[in-house]
Amino acid sequence: MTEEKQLQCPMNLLMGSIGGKWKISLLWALKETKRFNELQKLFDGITQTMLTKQLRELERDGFVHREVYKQVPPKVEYSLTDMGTDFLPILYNMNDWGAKHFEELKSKG
Amino acid sequence: MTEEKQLQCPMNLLMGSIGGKWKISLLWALKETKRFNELQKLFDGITQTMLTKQLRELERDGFVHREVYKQVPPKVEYSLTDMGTDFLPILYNMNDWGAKHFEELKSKG
DNA sequence: GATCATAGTATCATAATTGATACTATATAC
DNA sequence: GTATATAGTATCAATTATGATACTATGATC
Repeated sequence: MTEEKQLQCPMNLLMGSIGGKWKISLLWALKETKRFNELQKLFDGITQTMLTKQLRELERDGFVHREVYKQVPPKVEYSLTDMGTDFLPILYNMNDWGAKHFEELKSKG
Repeated sequence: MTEEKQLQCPMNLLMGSIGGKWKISLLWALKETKRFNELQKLFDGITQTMLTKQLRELERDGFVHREVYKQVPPKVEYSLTDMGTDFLPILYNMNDWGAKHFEELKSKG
């Protein structure tokens, strides 16, 4: 769609921020603050490169806060910003929805 | 993530179905039944090929119903299935959320 | 001074998505 | 009999997204 249409539609704007392959699942995982390491273990199909990229994008888009501790070895914690936290209820709804239609989804996809 | 982890998590299962670039916006557009043609005009950055593909996947995954009318020129209508309709409230929430955070989203992304 | 742990970055390769273009089918209107 | 409209399909190219692998930095520990 055109730049203009995209800007005018809240849904498309939102999708521009959280439309990536891992984004929604990442936000979901970050309902509790997590270290880079923990996320990597949780998403064991994601590479470091991808994880870093997705997290940085979510940070840039204002959903995720990145807290670097001056330690060695490094410690970096990821958590939801206010805006990200405000999105949580929708994620809960989605999770509930997924649970409700679990069998149906499994049989098709 | 592994096949198993994916299957066990409702969120990831759901994302597998509606995680594509256009899927959520398409479902949103289909809150009212639409013809192929109308969708194409609405998403004026999508090619026929892509639109067909995404619609077929949504159909396969049980979100969208495809009704073919035996006419010439052809007429095909797309609408939400019961499952798709059940997902609508979440889409409304997302749209509201997007409207609420419109400026914030625009300034970042 | 070698090793470990963490959170990366850099580079290149591969896979997936998207796009461009041309083509098909056919009842109806001209 | 030619053009038109709709909803596609087929084929190939270009662009993005994703992945694999190797590498970096450094204080603490052995």
